[in-house]
Amino acid sequence: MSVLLRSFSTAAATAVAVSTFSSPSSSSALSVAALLISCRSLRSLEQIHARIIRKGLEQHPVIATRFLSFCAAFSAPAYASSAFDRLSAPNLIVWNALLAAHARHSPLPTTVALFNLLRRRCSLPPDAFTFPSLLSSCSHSVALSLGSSVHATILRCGLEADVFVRTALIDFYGNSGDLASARSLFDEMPKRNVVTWNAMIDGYVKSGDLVTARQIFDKMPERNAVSYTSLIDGYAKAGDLASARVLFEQLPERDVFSWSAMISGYAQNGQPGAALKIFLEMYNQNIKPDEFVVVGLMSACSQLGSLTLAKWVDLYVTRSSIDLSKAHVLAASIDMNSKCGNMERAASLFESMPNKDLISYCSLMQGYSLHGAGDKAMGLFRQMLEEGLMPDSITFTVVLAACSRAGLVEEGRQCFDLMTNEHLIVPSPDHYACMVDLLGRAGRLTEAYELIRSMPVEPHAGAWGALLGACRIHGDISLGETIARKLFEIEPTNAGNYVLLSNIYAVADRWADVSELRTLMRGKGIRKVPGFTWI
DNA sequence: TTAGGGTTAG
Repeated sequence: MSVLLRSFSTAAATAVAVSTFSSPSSSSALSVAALLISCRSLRSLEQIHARIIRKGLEQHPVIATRFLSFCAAFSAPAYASSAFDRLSAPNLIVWNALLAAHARHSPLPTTVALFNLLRRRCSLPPDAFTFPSLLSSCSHSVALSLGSSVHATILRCGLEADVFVRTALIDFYGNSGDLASARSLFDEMPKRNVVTWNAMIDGYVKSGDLVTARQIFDKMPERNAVSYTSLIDGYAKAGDLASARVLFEQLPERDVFSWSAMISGYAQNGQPGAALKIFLEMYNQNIKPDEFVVVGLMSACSQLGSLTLAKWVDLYVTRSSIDLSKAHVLAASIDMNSKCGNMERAASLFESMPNKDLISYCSLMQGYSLHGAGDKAMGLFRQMLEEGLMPDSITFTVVLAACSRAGLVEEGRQCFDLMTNEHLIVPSPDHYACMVDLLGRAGRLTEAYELIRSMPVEPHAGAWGALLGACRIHGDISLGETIARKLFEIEPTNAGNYVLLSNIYAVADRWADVSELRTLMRGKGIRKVPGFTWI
């Protein structure tokens, strides 16, 4: 009885608050509502907010709701909350709008706390509009047990049949790897919309089951750009650029997501030229790039190593509306400028970072190392350690390579010790190859040979190749012959090894051996590949 | 029974 009375009085209070809200004039409410629809930036939303307050429309439920959904659109959940807190009697619709703003932009615990507050404070129970945003937040955070309990609540509320709720559930289970649950929810749906199908496709793509994802795609009654892009992305990430390309060509209306899926797909699979071609096609169609397109483009450019192209990309990005200060854009830009030899630009971008991370340090160190400034690379490495960053295996590969290129034998040794003894990183074949190269270049051929023979892991051709190169520099014919024989076994068709040994013989005036080696190469059908460079 | 709120892709 008392519960009934309490809920009645809350509901009554809400009803009174809403019904007694008398807008100063309905025409001013309408004009503000129209203003909101045309709002394009957070700045103009703030101006409209000021007008809402001036006209006494702050408590208007419809205006408030629309205002909150624009806060969501401009990623301003705190702004949404501050406006919501001033509402005297928010109804369920307004609560739902606030929850949506937080679900999209706040951490999951904030969203969950808000949902609990809604249940306590709102006179009405949550409805089919409440759960999709809550579930979407669980899905993005991969909060498995929480999402399952939300599912239980949905069942208790009798809302599982709603298409939006069910689609959000399919997305949640699909994204959490529970494809069986997602699929049974999908199969038992009387009505689906295109988003439902897309959520199912994406679940299979994320789980790596491209065959089933494709079956769902083929069965869809109608597709949109999202349907294509999910699958294109899946194919591209799996390295199947041919299938990705076919779908991309079939896509009737490409949006920036689909362009970026192709560009970064090619870039990540070591096809920078193809990535660049797709980008140019996009550029010629006057499509505005976003940060993902630009990161893909920069990655392609750094693989090509062209300074001219890097300068063009840099200018292009500066002139676009892309936020260069975003971490992944900045990292890609530092990497591109480093690899293409624009060290001044790379360094100034690096300096502009408030929180420098491992990746950016490594990019810049690698740049200095590649362009003959090993000492600068080592200075950066020391600075990195002083800042308290923990170097990982890749960092040491970069550092050891820098030492070896610059002939910093002692520093290299110290770094190798630091890596193994203090950071307890097990040296990889790459690390060993760097050390062999370092010792070999310094003329310590025996030490290098001992190191390669004492390796607990199988040395790769790179390590042997580095040593063979060192034998050529220091004219060690007998060790050179031993190493070369080893290399002829590992990579019998690599012309470079034959050429190196032939050079060793030539320097020692052993022309008979040179000629014998050439005969051997001809016999095996090996031809020297002409010099090749992208630059 | 005005209006206003929800799901999918890096």
